Amino acid sequence: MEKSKVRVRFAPSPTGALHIGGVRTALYNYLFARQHGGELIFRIEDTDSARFVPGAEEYIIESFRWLGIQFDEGVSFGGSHGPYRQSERRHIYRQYVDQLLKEDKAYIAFDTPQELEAKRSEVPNFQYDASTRFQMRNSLTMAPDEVERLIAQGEQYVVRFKIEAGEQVCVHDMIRGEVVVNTSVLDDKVLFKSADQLPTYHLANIVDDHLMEVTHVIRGEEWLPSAPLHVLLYRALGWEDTMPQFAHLPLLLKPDGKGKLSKRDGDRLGFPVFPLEWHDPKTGDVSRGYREDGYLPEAVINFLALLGWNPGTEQEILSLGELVELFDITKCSRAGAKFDYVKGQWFNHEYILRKPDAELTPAFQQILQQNGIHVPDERAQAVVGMMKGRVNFVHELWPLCKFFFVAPEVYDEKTVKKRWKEYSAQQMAELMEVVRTIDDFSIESQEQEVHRWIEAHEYKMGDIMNAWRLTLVGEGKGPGMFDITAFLGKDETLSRMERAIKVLG
RNA sequence: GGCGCUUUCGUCUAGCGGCUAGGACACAUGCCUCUCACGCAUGGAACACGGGUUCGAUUCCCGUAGGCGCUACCA
Repeated sequence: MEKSKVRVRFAPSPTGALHIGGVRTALYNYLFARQHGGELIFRIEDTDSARFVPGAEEYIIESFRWLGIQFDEGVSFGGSHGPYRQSERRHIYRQYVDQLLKEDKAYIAFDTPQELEAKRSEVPNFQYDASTRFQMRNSLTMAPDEVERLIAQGEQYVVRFKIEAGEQVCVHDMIRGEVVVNTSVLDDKVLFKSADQLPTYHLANIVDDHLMEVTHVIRGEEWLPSAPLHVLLYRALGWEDTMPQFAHLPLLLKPDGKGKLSKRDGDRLGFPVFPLEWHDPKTGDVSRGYREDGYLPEAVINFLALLGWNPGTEQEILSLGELVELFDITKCSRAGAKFDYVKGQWFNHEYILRKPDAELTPAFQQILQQNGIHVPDERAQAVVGMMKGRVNFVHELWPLCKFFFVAPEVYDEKTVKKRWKEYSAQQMAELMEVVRTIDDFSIESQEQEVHRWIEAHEYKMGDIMNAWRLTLVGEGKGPGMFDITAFLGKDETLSRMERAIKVLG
């Protein structure tokens, strides 16, 4: 049997920023497409004109650009199956709506939202389905000429999918196996609204996936309950033989408490839920983004990939290329995963460790400049090299590294108490003389000279080093002493020591 | 309420009938050391419960309970 080329799609609604769960769905689609030599489509599902948010589409595209997830066709990427924006495909959907109507697989309903709401409040668990549709105002209960008259009058209507009761529908899911649902629990879903002349998600989705020759639908678990409906639609349209395979991914849950991950959780717990910073045009709210928070895109990808899937080995640091090779959609977890953002921070730490210092330097330079520090790249890079191992984010370097660029003004009280002995001033004064005589100010040479002096006077290494550190840093932290002095240079070292002796006595 | 999905350390997970139930994050301790980190080592920590099937169940089946989702003229 000839296998058709794998084609998958990521199809968000432009209703706001891209949620991190959506990013993971897109990532899994990307991995699946790449490992099968297939194609990834970017489609915009904007069939709900009321919820459209300007800028959302651009935001989503920019997010994937930053993350390094590349699409092969779709909105802004071109391709031969366009247009890729559903609002531009009205004319296409209309013909399939008419086809279903003509074949008696769908019907026209005039019930207003108010009427439906009234019905729902008066009848408990009301459902518009095979058992109730004959009590409603639709083309099944009204005379054909009456229907035509109402339409001609401009009465608003919807087209509903006619689902007959009592049939078992089987959905094969690549992750969950067979899922069987009885059509009796399904309602006659609205497929099309006359008000905006647009289909609803369900119809648009099936028509587009068919026309765009999508072979695998990989989406969030929230779609699982409507998957049987989708199967029925493929059948009704006569496309069952080319129906795509389904895979429903587990959801991302709140790190604490209950329910699915929301934007509020990020605000509350202090982590981003959006890839990029998002400025809501309606509320004016600004939400933080992974990019702006200092995450490396590779770290975000790696973290997300392992939330719901793993290679079955003990390797956790995986490049995009390795993920493409190892990913297996059938090995995804089935239960929702609490969003462990602390582990996300650890991934960033690991990627900072592995990243060449030179590539981290621009970000650090930016932080330095925000703090009024202007130094050549070599200086900034030297500090990055010394200190990057101790942070999760580049911006965390500043408080740890400030002393490299700004002499301490105050000396940490606790450290002074512990490290500045009554004889420290005297020793530091002597050390200044030693430092003055060192011509080669390299780490090795200084170390040699200072150690020789310490040994000659039988001083305690700890006494000297800790007091010295206090004079240069202002507290008892930081990298090796000679790394610090070599960076500061002889003049700055001496001047800091002199001031400390004066202040601390 | 109805329907569906789901259930291994605090968290993410490995396991696909017989294991001292493995790894990672987080936490604790120790080592390293001129300090603080990093790093390294060690430790505590889990099969939701009840029935079956089987010589044997974390693993297969059925219940129960918990969790999650859907239940719109939203996606």
